[in-house]
Amino acid sequence: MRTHGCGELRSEHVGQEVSLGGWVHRRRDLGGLVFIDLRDRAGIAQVAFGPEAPEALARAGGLSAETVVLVRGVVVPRPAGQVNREMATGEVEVRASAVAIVGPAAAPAIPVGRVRGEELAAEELRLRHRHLDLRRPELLRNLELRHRLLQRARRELSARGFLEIETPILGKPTPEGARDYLVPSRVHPGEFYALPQSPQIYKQLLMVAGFDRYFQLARCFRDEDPRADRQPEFTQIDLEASFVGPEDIYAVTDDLLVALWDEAGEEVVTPFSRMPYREAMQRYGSDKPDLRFDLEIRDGTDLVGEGSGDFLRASVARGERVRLLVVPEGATLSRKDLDALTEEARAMRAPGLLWARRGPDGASGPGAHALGEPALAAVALAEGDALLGCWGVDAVALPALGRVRLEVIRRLRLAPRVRHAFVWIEQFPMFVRDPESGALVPMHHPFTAPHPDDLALLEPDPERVRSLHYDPVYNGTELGSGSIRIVDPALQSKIFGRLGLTPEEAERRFGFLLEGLRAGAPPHGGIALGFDRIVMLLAGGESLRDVIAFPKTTAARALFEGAPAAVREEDLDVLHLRIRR
RNA sequence: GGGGCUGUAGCUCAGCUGGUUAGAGUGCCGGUCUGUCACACCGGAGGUCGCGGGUUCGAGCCCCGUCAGCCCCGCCA
Repeated sequence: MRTHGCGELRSEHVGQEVSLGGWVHRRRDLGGLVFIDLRDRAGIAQVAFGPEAPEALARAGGLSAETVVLVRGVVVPRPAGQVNREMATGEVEVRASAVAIVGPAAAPAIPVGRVRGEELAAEELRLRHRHLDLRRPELLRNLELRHRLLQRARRELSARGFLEIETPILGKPTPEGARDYLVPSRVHPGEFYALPQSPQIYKQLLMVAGFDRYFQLARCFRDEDPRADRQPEFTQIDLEASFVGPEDIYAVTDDLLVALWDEAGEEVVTPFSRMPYREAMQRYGSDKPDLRFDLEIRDGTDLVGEGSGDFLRASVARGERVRLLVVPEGATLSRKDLDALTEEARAMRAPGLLWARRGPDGASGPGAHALGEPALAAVALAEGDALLGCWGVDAVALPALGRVRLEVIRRLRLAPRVRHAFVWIEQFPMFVRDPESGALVPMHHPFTAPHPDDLALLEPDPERVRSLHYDPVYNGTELGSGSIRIVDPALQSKIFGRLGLTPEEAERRFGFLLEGLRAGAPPHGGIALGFDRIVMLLAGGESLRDVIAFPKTTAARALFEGAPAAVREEDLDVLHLRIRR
């Protein structure tokens, strides 16, 4: 039906008879002359209807937006002075001889062919009318990029000997970790499958089986509240390899990320830098520090003294710490800015934010009084600078100040030091203590190998044990997470014990993994990269919803189809389910 | 589970201190128009002010509740 894509037409096509198919993007009707911007996946071309084809002209005059038409005509150069430099096809137009309406369209509920400066419709409406929103060239480009990145990841990993292997979507529920999406079994009353949160155990079993190198573009499901950067269903580039240590995984991941960035036209240098978790927390208040900016947190605990405020001295006396952020040129932060920064700190459960500004007449602000002049001098607070600080236990003060740091960077529009700041965060703690129950929980997952240097600490001081868990971080975004796994079944059982699982529970929940380990397991490890997030970063998007064809809302609904939805009583009966009200 | 922001015409928004008949741009419908590209010009239709309740002589505006979308905290092994 078509000879060309609309967006392909150039001067070289002048004189050719072409057939185009596409959507009416906009129409300009001058009476005896009608112009149509015709849009397809390739782009937009202008079609001109004149008196030499009266039937086509008449039909063109009645075309409404988003109607699908087939057009036949000749490519001609635009008259002198009529070239549109803003269009890729702007040097030519198609002089139509015939037009056929093949897909009449109702007036679109949300605008597709927007005029310059026209706002997007509300996201709720764009999600409800997703088929229309997807017609926008921006979303088309995002999904094209997504496609290219998927293909590139496959090619790169395949070329390195990784085998793409699919693992089950219907698996076994796991009570720990994220909430599972459950699927009731019709055949087995009262029993359920779970959608995979990740293919973790399957890929370890593949290593046990000797597959050596595995990867998968894996769909994963977690029944937790979504965020701008989190969807209930998402895609991971999941990989695992045998006879490897962390360095091997870093190397293949570095290569893969460089390739993906290259696919998006970005040049990146390797190897990526490394930073221990502890250092990242102390210097940047985050386990995913944005290293494009220098601004660093420092320890101000020792600066609290005689002249400091009572609440600070009391905090330090309790063994807590004071963390400070000196912001060069930060005195331009307005009172409104500082109030907003205080809110950021409070949102992270900090009791408040210390702040001080040094002007020509000296330092002012509540933080100046609370800390005292000697402390300000000790951090070399210069005229024009600001000082921000949080006090309390590090587990609260550091993340709070880390978030304040990012907000300061945003508000002051600080210039990044580099365009791409990749870093591997490593030496994560093996366990963290659940503040509510007091129980030890794995920081990553229970199959993560402890750091060999810390094995002796497992019994006496588990919270000090580091693990072979590593996260690649890019410009303040966690790209993924991985680890070297436990292969010694005895050690794995011991870890389960440390996590409070009885041997019977461990066997019941993870028996198939333990059995695998007992069957002869090679040392292995791997990583899972958040593919949607990578696409979002490379597409320059603000939200995952801009790089997923059919995303869910923050309430995990699919507005276009209306999922989730109630089902009929008889469908529940088949599944042996009853709704409790 | 908690906090914040938003909800007015198909779409994007304005709507003063609570006051008569809720406006604009765009889209839509009708008309004029042979070089437009945000076409221009003339005319017209179009409203459950998210929903429910309350206060008031009177509510788009105030109060309570609720729903939806978005952002954040918790949560995300």
